[in-house]
Amino acid sequence: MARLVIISLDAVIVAVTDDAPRILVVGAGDDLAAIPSGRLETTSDETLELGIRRLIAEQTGLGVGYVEQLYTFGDRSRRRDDLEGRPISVAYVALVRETAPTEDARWVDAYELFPWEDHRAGRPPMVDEGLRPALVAWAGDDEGRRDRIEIVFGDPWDGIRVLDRYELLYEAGLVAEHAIDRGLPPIDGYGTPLRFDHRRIAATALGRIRGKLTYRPVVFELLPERFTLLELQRTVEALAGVRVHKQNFRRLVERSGLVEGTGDKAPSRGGGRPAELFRYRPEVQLERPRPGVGQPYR
Amino acid sequence: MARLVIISLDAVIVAVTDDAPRILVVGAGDDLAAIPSGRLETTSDETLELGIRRLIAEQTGLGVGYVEQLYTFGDRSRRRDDLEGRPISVAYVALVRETAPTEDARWVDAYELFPWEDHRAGRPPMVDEGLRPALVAWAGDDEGRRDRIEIVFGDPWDGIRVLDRYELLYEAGLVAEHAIDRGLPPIDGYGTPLRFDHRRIAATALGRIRGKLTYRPVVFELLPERFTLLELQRTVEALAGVRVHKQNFRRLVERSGLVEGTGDKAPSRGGGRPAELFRYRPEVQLERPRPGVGQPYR
DNA sequence: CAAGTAATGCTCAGACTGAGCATAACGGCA
DNA sequence: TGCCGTTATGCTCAGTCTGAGCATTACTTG
Repeated sequence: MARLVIISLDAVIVAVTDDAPRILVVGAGDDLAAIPSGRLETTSDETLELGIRRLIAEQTGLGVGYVEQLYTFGDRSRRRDDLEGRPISVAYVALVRETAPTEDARWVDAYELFPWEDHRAGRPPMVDEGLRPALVAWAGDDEGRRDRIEIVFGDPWDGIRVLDRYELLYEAGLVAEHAIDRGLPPIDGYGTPLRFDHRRIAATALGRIRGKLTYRPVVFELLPERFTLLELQRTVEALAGVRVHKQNFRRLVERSGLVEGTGDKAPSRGGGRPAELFRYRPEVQLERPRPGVGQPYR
Repeated sequence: MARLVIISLDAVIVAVTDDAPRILVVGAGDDLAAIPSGRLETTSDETLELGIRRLIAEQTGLGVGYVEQLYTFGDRSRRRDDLEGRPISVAYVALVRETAPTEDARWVDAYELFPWEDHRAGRPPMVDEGLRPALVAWAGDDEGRRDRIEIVFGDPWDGIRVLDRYELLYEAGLVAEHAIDRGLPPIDGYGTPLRFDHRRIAATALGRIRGKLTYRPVVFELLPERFTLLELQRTVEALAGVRVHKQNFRRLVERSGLVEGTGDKAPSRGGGRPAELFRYRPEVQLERPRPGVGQPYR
């Protein structure tokens, strides 16, 4: 007697537009928004990746290029009333150049979900004024908790630890999902909640992308064929959540061989010297071991 | 009518002994060895991680500390005759200090599985004398294939790309599993094969560990409480598959705050000045963003 | 044409890296 | 005991990389 298992596929679809990292969500109405997801067609989806591509196409009308498996979520506590059996979700991230999705889907700024993650204008005041104190109160005398708070929200801020931070907030009951999952009266937690554990999945995705940025040329999946160095910089900054030093960023990127100038200029927007248009140089992968956009901080 | 899905959990259990990275395998007899794996108990395994821990304990008698989810494999082609339904495997890596496992399990050197990955004595001759030529012959005029070969086996060797290399060899039919999976007469491919797609899973694990080495203090999971800097170095080298410059490695590790001296000396083995014993300093996580053992190459 | 705004160039000091040379501390042995 | 082989540790040095700024160039706008 086979116990019932349901495999669902979840997609965190990411784009960067207007210097903001955006995540595609569907549905809503009165309910919370959710990321595109659906069941694996065990007989027709040849691979999990093909399954997620089918699903994305069906639900959003988008054709995505880069797709990467993220994580598999399978806690028993994830059981949902609308589904029988134990839900196992295999989550993926997809990177796209932003385009209009079909009616039901829409883009939301990732920093609406994770306002504490955007350090482009410096460490957000909410971290030290809201989050930290609330977390510390929750930690009480627990050394382990205090250390975790210090590690993930403390001073040398590690952009990559998006998931750790979300999970800490969840445990501490500071995000709406905590109460929702327990059937408690809704609280007004930090950031915009998503349905089920979708915000946790999105956090995993953002962390993954931030990490990969530095050693794989993933940004270019989000940029048009030709772009200026400032556009590249803004895209990196949007994802990394930190500002970088312009001249140094340029130096790094140019020297790394990641891009090459096209000789053409972009029309200057609102005055200023027009910038040269660059394009990604895939050959860089043959030349250097881990080509990525390093981050000259500050 | 729910389509049948079977969730299995696979564990790549890694230890380093005698300067060799080892992976635990079970079973065998006439058959190929396999890594520990079994079914998720959908009703009693509260989380996937608890499931894998139960399984490891059952099959190997080992209690593991560090466990991390690796990847989920779900190609339809993985269907096996002994199981009905579509097999989905969630694979994990576990790091342990080597100890004797129960009867049925035994340790194998990871570089028996991936002989081309051990560059501690320089690039193995087999790469340029055996693998490259065979791959190039397979690639023929295909530009894409030639580029992939160049990227993963070419000169700036990227230790992290273990999986890419294995997959390329698989596609090219240079590992035994390729023929086995197709029911063809067995060939004598490179490295020791494992059952099913377990060698692919092991490759994923080795790549993951290599990557993590540099930004998370994972090596210490494999070392005893107190160790000399040379032991630490050898362990890192065993996993990374490259040698590092001794004095520089020491400088890096000491300055990073990852370890602290205990004041005690290890008994000198076979003459030579006795080395000081060090211990891991967990506080480093509070001080620096990505504490790991960088790799001062060569 | 002057002012304002970006894009690009260039410099400089300090930190980090890759390589080696030099010295210290043991065990074994003549 | 004193020399030798062996490994641990210290230290130096040049070359490179990074973080910060200052300076110049090329457009748009009023």
